[in-house]
Amino acid sequence: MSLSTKYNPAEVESKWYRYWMEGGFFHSEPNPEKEPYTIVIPPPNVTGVLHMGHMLNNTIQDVLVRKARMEGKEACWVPGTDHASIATEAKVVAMLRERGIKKSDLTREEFLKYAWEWKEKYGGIILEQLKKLGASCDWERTRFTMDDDYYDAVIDVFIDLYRKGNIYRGLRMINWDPAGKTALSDDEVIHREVQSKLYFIQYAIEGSKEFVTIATVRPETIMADAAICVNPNDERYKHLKGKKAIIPLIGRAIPIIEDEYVTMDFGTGCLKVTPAHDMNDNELGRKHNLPVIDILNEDGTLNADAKIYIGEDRFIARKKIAKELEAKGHMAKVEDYTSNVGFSERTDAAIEPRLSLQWFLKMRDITKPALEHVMNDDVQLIPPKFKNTYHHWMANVRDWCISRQLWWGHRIPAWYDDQGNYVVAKTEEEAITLYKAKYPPASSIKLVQDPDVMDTWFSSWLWPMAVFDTTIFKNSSDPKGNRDLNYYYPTNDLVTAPEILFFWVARMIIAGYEYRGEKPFKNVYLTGIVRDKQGRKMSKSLGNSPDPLDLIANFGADAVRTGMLFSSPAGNDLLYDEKLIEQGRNFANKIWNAFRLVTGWTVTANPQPIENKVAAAWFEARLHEALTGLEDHFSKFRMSDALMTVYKLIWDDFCAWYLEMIKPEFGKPIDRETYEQTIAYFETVLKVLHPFMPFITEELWHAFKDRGKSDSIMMAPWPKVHSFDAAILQEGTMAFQIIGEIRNARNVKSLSPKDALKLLVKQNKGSVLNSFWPVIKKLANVSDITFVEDVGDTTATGFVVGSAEFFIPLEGRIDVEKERDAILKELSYEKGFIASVDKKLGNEKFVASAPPQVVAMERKKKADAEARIKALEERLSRL
RNA sequence: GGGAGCUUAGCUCAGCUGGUUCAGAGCAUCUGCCUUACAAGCAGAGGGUCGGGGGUUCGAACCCCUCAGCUCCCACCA
Repeated sequence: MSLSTKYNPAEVESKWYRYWMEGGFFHSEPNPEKEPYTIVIPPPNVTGVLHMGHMLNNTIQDVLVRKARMEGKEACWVPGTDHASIATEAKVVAMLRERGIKKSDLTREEFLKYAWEWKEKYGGIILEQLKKLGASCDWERTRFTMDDDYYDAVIDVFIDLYRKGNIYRGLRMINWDPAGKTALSDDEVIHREVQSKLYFIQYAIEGSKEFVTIATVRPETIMADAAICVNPNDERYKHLKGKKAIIPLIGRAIPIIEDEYVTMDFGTGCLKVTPAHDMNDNELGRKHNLPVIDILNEDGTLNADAKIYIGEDRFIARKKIAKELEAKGHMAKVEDYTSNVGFSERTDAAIEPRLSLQWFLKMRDITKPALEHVMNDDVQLIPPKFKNTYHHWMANVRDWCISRQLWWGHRIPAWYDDQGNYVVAKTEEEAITLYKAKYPPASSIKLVQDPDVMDTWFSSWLWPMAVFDTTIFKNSSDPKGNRDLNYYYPTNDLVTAPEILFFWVARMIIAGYEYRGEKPFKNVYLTGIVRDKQGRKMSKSLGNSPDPLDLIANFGADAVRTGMLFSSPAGNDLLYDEKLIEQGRNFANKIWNAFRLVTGWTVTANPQPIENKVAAAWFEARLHEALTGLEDHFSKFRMSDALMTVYKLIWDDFCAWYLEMIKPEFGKPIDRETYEQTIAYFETVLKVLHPFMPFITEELWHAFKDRGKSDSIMMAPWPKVHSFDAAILQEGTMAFQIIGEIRNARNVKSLSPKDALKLLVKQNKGSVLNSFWPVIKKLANVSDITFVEDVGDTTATGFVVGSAEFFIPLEGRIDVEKERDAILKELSYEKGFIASVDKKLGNEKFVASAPPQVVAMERKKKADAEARIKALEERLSRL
């Protein structure tokens, strides 16, 4: 058999993924005999293509699911996609524009037809890409947030919340996205600092030569002014009370009012009040009964009420108006100014505060259980630092604007007559019935459905429930869905990005308690953001994001998965470096070569050599020590540490130590007992590696097959951890130190590893080493070991491990001066060490207050050091 | 403006309730090796006043104060 020295992932990965799919290994059905383990995928947008963040996120989910499955749980990972209302609509609009079609020229039905076509064509791409990564999702359960029954569920929830009085329609200031021409929730607005100007504009006082100066960053809104406001305590403006000011350029008179809201020392202490275009001004306007004069169109251009610059974009109008004010002498001055401006998360357009009729969900009461159960860890956030942020948000939550002026999404089930009266109902017939009951009979009832759709998150907040049963909201008419929901819900772990903690996670928790009276998941693992080496966010415009599929093609999915996990503690950003992926690839190659070694052996019936017995006993203990650590890491969601534990177990312990210990000389056979044992160990380490590297482990599992095992390593039982022999581990550590010292001596003295050395050992009392001598002989190439009382006059180089002294006789090949220097250096270190211990022990307070075992430990350290000094001095005297 | 967090080896990070798991890991670096499993490798080595300063304590990477720098979240001061 001649296998390549390089592992080739491309050859095996697609083969095994197909095998898993055909074998139905990913599929789950409720099984009362088994404990369920459930993850619902954070549904990627249908517009999405796989990026590095998805790779990290889904690798973690797959690791968790695969481990749970091997532990014998009924593991179910539900995949799916999100319709992503505004993002998708924007994409479809852009696509149509390229084809020369304007959205405004289409009917709703026509537009939606295009949108669905687009979704069918591109919406599944990202899920297909996940398969390349090895994701073990139950693809038979794939859901979409606009599946027919899911759609119904969202509508049902809307109606239910409306009937409970939690949803209302109201005229409110909302965040208006002039590019998307839709309302946005507060969370979809990103505030950024912007360099702008503060304009000081003079308003004449009616019937006087006097004027007041106001400061504003938005001169284009002066035409919408409803008042000038000053602080009642401001002496400068007392005399203006009751007078009127004239808006420049348009000449409209507005009242001068007083309110303590105005800060006297900002700007001039005079505030222009523009209720239609500023949140605070709106409040103020309501308080003082001011008219709302809206001068903007929905696309951010000026409308007829502006009187001037009609049709101009707000930012162009700003410049022109500033210029005109300047020209006409109304501009007192202009200052540079940094202000915070909100931008649309999706379109990046500057948000326009706008008074608008929208639908809202009252948040105050509905959020209470969601806050409480996170604070008491019923739902655990990992890392827990996010509890603070979560608390802050939930305690200050404002009503959620859930309507969007879009077509792609779940349409609001409200029906209006031509008077603006409305009812909320699922169907038109139902609406008519309700309407008749609610409003006085009208001659002809023609109801029109609300054209708007709901915020995307108003559908995805049902995800952990609705993926199993979309009828829960009305006494579960679907027996299968009901059965599945009861079995799988609450789910176990949710893996997602902290950016959507409020958008999505919090709202799922809210919905979970509202509709199930139960949390949607037990743990929320928040991943970091994948950044480049310099710490910059991965982005298309920077071009710093590698294509995940290229990486998989180049390095293999296993390598990419481990690369993502090598350095990603929960909640911390991952600084992506291709080196990490290379490390994963190298690891796969290492395992591959270990496999080549083991399967290249011929087996005999010879008795097991003593060093192999020692090796097996040692590895057995080491294995279970590692497994103990592994379980601990997993239980705390320390994924990088868990991977590193397996990595070191395989590379260092299994390959570098164990296999080297038992490896027969070239061409010689290995005894059957050791061979069987080794294969069993190999299989065990493959099992614990499988969640991280599913493909190579499956490949090797099958290569070892014919041993009466499961058809896939996916289904192989996770190793049971048991207690281990700590003494042999300690012995092993000492043996490895001795081997290291001998090899180091070889390096320093330029001795070939091929020349066997002799070793003299002076076993002082307290030495624990007894069974590893044959191992030392083999790994350090020592021809014989002699135990001596005294080294006599042999010229030797030496070292101390534990309390034993070791000497390598090197007649005539030793540099006495160098040796002396080295010993003197060691001696001075040891003496300094003793001095520091003495200082501690000489301190009465230390001896009195420190715990006895700490004091005893110090005494032992001192005794050990004294023994070492004695040995060193003896060696010195012999030189 | 409010809140949270971070600063430990060249890089990315561990380090639990102050004391043997206390200064660690992986990667990178350096030296020597193409030794028939693996150069995507093997053997060995070096490297940190734990951001600065102060305090508490017998004892501080860990607790307190302070300064500096970085990051994130929330927020309507024109």
